[in-house]
Amino acid sequence: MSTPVRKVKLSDMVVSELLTLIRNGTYASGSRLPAERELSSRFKISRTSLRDAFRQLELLGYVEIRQGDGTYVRAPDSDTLSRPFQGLLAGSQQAALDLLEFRRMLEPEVAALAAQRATSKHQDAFACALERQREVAARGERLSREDLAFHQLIAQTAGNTVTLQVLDTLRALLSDLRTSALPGHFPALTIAQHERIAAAILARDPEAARHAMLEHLTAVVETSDLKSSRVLD
Amino acid sequence: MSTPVRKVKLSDMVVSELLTLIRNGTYASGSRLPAERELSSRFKISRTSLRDAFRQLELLGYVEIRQGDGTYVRAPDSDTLSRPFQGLLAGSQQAALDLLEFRRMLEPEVAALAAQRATSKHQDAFACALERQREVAARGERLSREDLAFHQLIAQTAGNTVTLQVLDTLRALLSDLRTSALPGHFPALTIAQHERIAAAILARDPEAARHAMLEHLTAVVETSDLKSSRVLD
DNA sequence: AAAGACAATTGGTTGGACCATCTTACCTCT
DNA sequence: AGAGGTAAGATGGTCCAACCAATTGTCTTT
Repeated sequence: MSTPVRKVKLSDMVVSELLTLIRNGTYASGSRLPAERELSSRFKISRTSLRDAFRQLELLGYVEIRQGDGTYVRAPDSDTLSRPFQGLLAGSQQAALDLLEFRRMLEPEVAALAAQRATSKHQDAFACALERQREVAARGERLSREDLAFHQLIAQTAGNTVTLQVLDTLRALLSDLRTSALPGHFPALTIAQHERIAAAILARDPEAARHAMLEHLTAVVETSDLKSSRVLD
Repeated sequence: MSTPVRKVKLSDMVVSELLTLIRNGTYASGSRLPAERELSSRFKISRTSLRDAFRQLELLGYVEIRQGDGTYVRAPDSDTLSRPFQGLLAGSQQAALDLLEFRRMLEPEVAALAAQRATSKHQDAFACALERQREVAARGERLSREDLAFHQLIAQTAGNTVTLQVLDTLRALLSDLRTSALPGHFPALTIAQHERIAAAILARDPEAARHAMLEHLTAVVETSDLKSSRVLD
């Protein structure tokens, strides 16, 4: 036999079966899957095995199970994807520092790439993002959300899905470590740096974008209160 | 209420319970967990729920379940961690290209960092790694494994666990996409480039290390047979 | 028409039974 | 005594039927 004996659990087969159906649009995102009792009989398996499959899909972020209601299809988000990594980094101060250092390595390159690929249609998006930041800062609120959106916008402009995914995942990890994205301490400074980054990207000047981003991230680390943050309970 | 109602599944509680026991060493890596029937009665839950918890731990890579044998504790590896991402990149030629581009962004920075942090004790490791590559090349074999080990060594030298983890995970994804790491086409060239990278790192010259790595990765992409690779069946 | 009680639907949990696989110890044959 | 095969036990995999818990929609009551 070419297959040395593929012993696959029943629920595993159902998982890939359902994944196929989800991907090809039979079960679109947001729609409700048939009830467990019905699907299990339709697949000719026990409800136990069907439930096991559902549980796996939930862990992978493809469905959301709501007791008394039903099971709904959804797209995996960064929080879900980062979950398996949480264990590895749990409770390590060093891990938090490594995460920040990682951003300092990667994001300048992403900014440079974004500068290479920015088009006129990105102009509005950046202007809009910056405007929102100014508004929030004017109201005296923290601009954590806006900061996040800004960095995401850069990753999107770079047009590399892997980069986007990795950064999103790591951002989810950072907030899980309760060190927070930490911007907002000096909103005026943050926004000024963002403006310089955006200008460099829109001017299609990779080198300037890289440099501006590196400077920005270095400032973020230095003004952070990482040392006083509690990582473990 | 700050907590709108924390409805947690039974198996979820058991999962975190078991994770704690695994982490604090009660169940060391490699050891066998008690049988499902025993553990379930010890936790005062049904075997079904206990099995559900086991299944989750397996998906997270913390245990390996062997029918007729038992459930064994192990450490999550890169293959396991990359699994949730496979779905997102599945069947996309663009994803493979993005992956390679991502490496080209990140690894030069990692090499530069490694150059900053290399110590004399790394000298032997690099010499050894290069030696193995020469041996394998001399036998006319592909040096995929040695290439992988070399890049891992650099990430280790950089001393950033996040970087190491991310690169390992992405490498697992790359091989899943069947595009292979693709080195070995011109082993002599590859090894020469590796030698230059290693020399720059050991000489603690970040700029040279960054440049050498970038050149290396660019060459890898250009000599690859990515265009002819089949990503989907 | 609004508020509350009720019934149906759906996921969550349980206990027990049986199947599939692996390990181990024992037994037989040489 | 050793090698090989065989049977018993242990352990995970699947199934079923029942019941619990939460949600939703409807129906009655006011």
